[in-house]
Amino acid sequence: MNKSEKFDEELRELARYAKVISHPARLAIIKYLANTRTCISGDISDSLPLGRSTVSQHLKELRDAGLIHGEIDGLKINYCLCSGGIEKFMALFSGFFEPVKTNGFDCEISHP
Amino acid sequence: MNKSEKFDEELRELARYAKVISHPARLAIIKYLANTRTCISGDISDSLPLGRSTVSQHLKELRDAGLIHGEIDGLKINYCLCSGGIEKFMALFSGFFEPVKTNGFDCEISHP
DNA sequence: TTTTAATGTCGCAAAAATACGACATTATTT
DNA sequence: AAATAATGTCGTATTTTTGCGACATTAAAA
Repeated sequence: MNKSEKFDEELRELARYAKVISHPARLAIIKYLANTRTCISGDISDSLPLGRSTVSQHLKELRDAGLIHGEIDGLKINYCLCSGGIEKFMALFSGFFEPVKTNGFDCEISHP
Repeated sequence: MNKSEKFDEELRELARYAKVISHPARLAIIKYLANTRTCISGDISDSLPLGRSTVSQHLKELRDAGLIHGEIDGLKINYCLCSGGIEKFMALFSGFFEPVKTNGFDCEISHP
């Protein structure tokens, strides 16, 4: 029932990135890493209202998207943001929306 | 089981916008409207690999997010992009990621 | 006024995402 | 070598998303 293969790769790629940041927990992780520069996984789940294994899964999604990276340090893992992945995402986002923005209209009210 | 109320409103709002654009069909609709400036719902579903009622639901999500607007014109509905909504989203996005970008590291390879 | 046309909405089925406990893995410590 | 500690992974229940056909609504046409 998944018809998303029918769409352009450009759209699918941007949609994939968007999905990654479409959960507040993953945004919170990104924000946390931006503030602490680098940290371990345990630290992160302590600061979130979620269980450790759940946070671990969110970390995996961020990793798979190339937005973060985990460096093994003994028993712990130091996570950090990947500027490359983030810049790619931002470029993709801007590349799509900058042209779009100029074609909008004024329409605050009314929802048919 | 939904714990997303536990997160900051800033994160939840950005996550909501991200979710709206996290499907290629909705991105395709945005792109289509940006190209044609204004058009009717039928035109849109003709150019997508989805049924009409499905497209109608995607349109509703874009409307609810304030990204598009539909003006009733007799039996048809002219859809257009709302620059306001799009700019708000872009501002939110940049406001979150611009600061984040400067705190990233170089990490292309390796996924623990 | 009946018919036709263009959309929206509802209800359901299938799929995907989310959350978490239990277990697996790996590296220190003792 | 055994115990401990930090993390990842699996199984699974719950929720959310997706897609579509059937029906509802509204406006133009005949």
